[in-house]
Amino acid sequence: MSRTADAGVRLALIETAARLVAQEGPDALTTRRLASEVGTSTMALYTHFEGMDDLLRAVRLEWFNRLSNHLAEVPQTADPVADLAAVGWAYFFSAVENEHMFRITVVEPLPDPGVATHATEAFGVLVNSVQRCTDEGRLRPGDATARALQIWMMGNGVLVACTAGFITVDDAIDHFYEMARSLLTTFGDDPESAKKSFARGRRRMERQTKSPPPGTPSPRLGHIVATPPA
Amino acid sequence: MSRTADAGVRLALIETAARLVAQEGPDALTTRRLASEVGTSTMALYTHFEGMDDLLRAVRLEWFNRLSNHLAEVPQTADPVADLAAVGWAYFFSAVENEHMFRITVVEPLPDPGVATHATEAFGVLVNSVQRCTDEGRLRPGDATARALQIWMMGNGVLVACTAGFITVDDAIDHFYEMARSLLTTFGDDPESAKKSFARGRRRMERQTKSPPPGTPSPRLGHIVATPPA
DNA sequence: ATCTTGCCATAGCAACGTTATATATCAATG
DNA sequence: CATTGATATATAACGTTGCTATGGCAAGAT
Repeated sequence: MSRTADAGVRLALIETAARLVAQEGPDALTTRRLASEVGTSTMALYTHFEGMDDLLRAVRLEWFNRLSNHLAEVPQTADPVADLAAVGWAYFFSAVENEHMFRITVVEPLPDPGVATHATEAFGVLVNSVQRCTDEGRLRPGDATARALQIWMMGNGVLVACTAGFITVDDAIDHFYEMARSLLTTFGDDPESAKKSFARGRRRMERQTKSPPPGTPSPRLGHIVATPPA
Repeated sequence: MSRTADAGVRLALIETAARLVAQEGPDALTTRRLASEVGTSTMALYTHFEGMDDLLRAVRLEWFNRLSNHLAEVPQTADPVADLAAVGWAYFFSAVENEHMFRITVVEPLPDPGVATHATEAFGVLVNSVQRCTDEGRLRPGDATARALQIWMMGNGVLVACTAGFITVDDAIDHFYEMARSLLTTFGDDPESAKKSFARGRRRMERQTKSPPPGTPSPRLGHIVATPPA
């Protein structure tokens, strides 16, 4: 009928599905709702994808791409630990502000053989940031991938507790801060230096994202999702 | 028709629902399947509960009770850090062996005003274990609840990565081990003492659970669920 | 000009959670 | 003992879900 986008129904499906999941949660993503929003029929889903799960996989993949870009935008300075902290905060807040996306990508992903490559791309930003800390002498030599993995899992634990409602966002920020410093110290950084660098990275993060005073009651949705797809 | 249990249809519903979720995942818990297994009609759900979500809340509550008992069974020795490690391992393996229960209780719980009291009971075991470490001089003075919370979130982060398929169970065990030691060291324990105590607690855990060689490919389900309800 | 191919709308199916209605069972009461 | 009231259950149905079968339409190829 309306034929909203002659070329790119597939992209419209991914984009609309991502928006529905991000803004209203996974339950809002139904075949008929999706078709209605895109301006087509439910059949479009099955001509362009194998089904709802397949579409969700595409949404997750798209989200990993945006996350990679988002994390890669964090600038590198002379303080690699502050940079690492900034990457950590960028990840943390993107998860808080898009908790539904966080859940379908990290917490309860569908089985997907091809996810490793795209998740690795975003994860690689973190690994590189850790590697820089080692290269520049802040951390004692060690496996950057394993260290990045531990940082990532630690942050996810805090994020799960936060998004599941066990702790507030403010408490999550504090614990994330302390636990990350604990790990960095274990990796060899001087406790005081880690403290200063983490405070630096946190300040940078707060300065960059215009106005997220840590007391935001409800997370702002669509922060990253609002950016146009590649 | 069959009238399997004259008194206790409500308990049968909880038990059967718990079994279905634990053994086959949340998708296996449907009204008709549940009614079929219990030997009644779908109406039983709505006479004894307000609906499926309400039943799931009861299942989660029952699970918290069993988890409390399970953790409280960990014996206390002269080494409080080894005891804490043993509690951590008990929690870790109960989550791995009953990952569906872990998810509906910790990762994606339903909104429930009364959950705090029952979750707190299980969480209290961990807090007390941390408090003992402080009381006996292994950790510097500090908030035991906050420290227990950090240990809990850290473990959940590893468990989520494990149950979501990002890392293997064996890797999860190693990372859990290292990250917990990192936190304990930050809390003031001597790194070498922490290492020894954690090895001790881990050995105790492996000795107690008859035969879970860390290379178990598929988690053994129904470990805790198999215990009869109180 | 006909055939083929790909995309989409309509309609429908099985299964889901939930509800309405009617029947059965049992305690209490006259 | 008979009757009433309440509770629990079985049957059937409703609205919605993901998904599929079918038919038609438009464009490219021969």
